[in-house]
Amino acid sequence: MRPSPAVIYARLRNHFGHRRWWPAEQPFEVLVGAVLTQNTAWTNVEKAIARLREEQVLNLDALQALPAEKLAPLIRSSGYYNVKARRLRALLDVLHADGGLDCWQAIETDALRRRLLAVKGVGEETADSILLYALNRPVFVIDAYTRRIFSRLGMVSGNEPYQQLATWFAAELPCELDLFQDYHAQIVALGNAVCRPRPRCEVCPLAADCPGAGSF
DNA sequence: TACCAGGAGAAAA
DNA sequence: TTTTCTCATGGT
Repeated sequence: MRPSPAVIYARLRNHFGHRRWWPAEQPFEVLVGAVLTQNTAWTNVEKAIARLREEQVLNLDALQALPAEKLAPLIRSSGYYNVKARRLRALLDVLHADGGLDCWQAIETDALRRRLLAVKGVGEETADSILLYALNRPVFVIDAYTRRIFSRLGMVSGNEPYQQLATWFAAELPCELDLFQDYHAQIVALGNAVCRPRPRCEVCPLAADCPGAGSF
């Protein structure tokens, strides 16, 4: 019998422990990291964030005041640095105009999601990562690991539209912030431990649930 | 050396 | 409407 998302979560949590994670010290860093990690390994993002901290611009006022051409070299290690400099600037311009994260906290989740998605360079995954980890809203983040892992388990095809997958997960789980934060963290932990740099089914806590274990 | 990573938008079909 | 291309560094 195929396990439910709730059962998969229980197995992951039992294996990795409670994580409820985003590797950032402040909500503002989550926002920056969410843009910089687009199609990029987190290790490269860490270097860029460290550089921003080193330059003392890892805050809204300083970063928003930095032109894209000066920002780009600072985030070079995260790849796509010209594109990401423009995307980050666009997001920070909106955040600054709105009055900062505290003001965003006063906006209802669906309206805030639409506000984020209206920013050029912010797609559904980036918007939901910001909502979940910077603004503590219970939304389910769908990323490449989620699609890969759950399609490998035979629970989804992996090609479904983002919102279809997010709605399915949300319907299968209690709507709890801690659960959604920790579930995504578990998926990333599994992805990093098992899927990269090469598949390691022998250490996968879900191997018994996987119809094609050994050929991830 | 070649491939891939926690995407997104624009262009082409 | 769907598919393909582009953006780019760093690790393996």
